[in-house]
Amino acid sequence: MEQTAWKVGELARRTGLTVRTLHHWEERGLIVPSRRTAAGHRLYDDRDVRRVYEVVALRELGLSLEAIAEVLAPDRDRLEGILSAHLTQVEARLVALRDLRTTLAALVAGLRNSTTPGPSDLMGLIDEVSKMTETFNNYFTDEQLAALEARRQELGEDTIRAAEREWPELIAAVQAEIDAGTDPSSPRARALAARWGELLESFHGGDPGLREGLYRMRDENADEVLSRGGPTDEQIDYVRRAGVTGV
Amino acid sequence: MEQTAWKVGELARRTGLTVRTLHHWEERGLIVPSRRTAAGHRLYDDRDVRRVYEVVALRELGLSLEAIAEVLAPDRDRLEGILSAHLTQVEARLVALRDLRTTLAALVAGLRNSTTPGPSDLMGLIDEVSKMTETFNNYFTDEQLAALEARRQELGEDTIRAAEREWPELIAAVQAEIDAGTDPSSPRARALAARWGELLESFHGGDPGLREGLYRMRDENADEVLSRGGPTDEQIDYVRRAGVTGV
DNA sequence: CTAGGAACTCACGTCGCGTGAGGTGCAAGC
DNA sequence: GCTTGCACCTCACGCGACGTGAGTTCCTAG
Repeated sequence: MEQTAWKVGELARRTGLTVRTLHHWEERGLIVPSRRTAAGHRLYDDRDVRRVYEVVALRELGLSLEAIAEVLAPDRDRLEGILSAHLTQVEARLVALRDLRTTLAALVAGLRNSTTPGPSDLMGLIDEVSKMTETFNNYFTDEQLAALEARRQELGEDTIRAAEREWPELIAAVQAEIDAGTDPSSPRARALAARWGELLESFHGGDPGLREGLYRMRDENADEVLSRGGPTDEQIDYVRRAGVTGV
Repeated sequence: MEQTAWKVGELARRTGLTVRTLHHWEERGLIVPSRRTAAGHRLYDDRDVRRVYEVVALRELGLSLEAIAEVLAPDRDRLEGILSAHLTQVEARLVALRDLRTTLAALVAGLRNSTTPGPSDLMGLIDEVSKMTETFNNYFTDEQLAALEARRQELGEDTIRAAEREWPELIAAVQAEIDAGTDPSSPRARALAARWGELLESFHGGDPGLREGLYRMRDENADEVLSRGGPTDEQIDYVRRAGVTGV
């Protein structure tokens, strides 16, 4: 009449855990089997099994074993407090990780198509990129950054990288027309200006706030932008005269 | 003529690290001071100091000491590879953490204004919430979820929580009017419908995609929604007849 | 010559287990 | 009864990046 007793191996298989994990949880006082055989083999009854599943669920929420022990203690009222404390901590980590991702992505991109050949002074590069992303963040609200995030996800990494690779070419082409004295209203100049506008559009997606922030950033950090291979005032002016829409 | 030699304590103060950390980095082969005094005290010269700053910078990127050692090795070409590998890993963690945050937030919200009084079966609650957020994710594209994210950040947590608390009241009020036989075109009914529309609007922000996804989700999971305190078909119909804009 | 601050070298603790090592329990086949 | 083989048992070390003593020696100022 009682099938309700499992040994560790069975329990481990049924729960997808390892025997060692169950031992460890017992050491920490989380799951202590209610009985043992004469030989000392652990016997788990169905209450124990339920508890195991609870621990699994809580562990998937990222709680520490200590916190889980606290939650599973007889006074379950602590659940909400612990969870919301954990949530705040997770959110902090999330923010930090997001910033880190941005910095790393900029660094990798900077290394990949770096104008400077070899980063012999890697500290300088890192500093530079960090400062740049910091500056960048200053020109957009959190909301706009989230929108940018969404756009990036939508476009896909490859598209973005392709655009980043295209900019230097486009800038060089514009400079070539300037040097050649081509009239800004010529078809060639207009084509370049059109492409220029498209690339910008692929960044801000038509959002006026983003577009304006981008312009402000360029205007107020012209030197920085220039040293990173950005366009000169002359180039921008040329494109503006060649283009139709505001650039 | 040479001030260019620091002992650990000085270096630690100047870099904001601890002495123990510098010792540890030495054990791992990262920063081995180029000289020692006769008594065995470490002496760091300026090349060592530069290296320390490099390690600091790389550590801030979240690299392991092992990876840093690899990056700092004579062949610096590995930098890009290591960083981009790290980036992929960071991105994976970011995705996981985002999901976790969503689940946790839903759980905490569910506990805070839970219709069910005490979660005696916390596993059931967790399962339920996990399943719900999973379902939720099925009705929106990644892009839409990012947009939702942006909106939430914009509104602020308090506003959202207030809205969540308001829904049950509003639904109850609507039901009261139905029970009382109030005409849907009456001012009272219209006022409720207007508020209803506002709360919905605060969710989807006017985005047609979000609005449509929300409706689809409700239609296809009516039972689920109902059991979580959502509105009945009758209530929705009443509000639709009372309101002017599509609800 | 002494005080005390700074330096030194072990070495254990953290967190959640993985991974042996070395020994016992138990059912089946000989 | 004896072996085989598997499941179980209890230590105990290892990971990563240090924190935190503990016990000892060096150095400088009074």
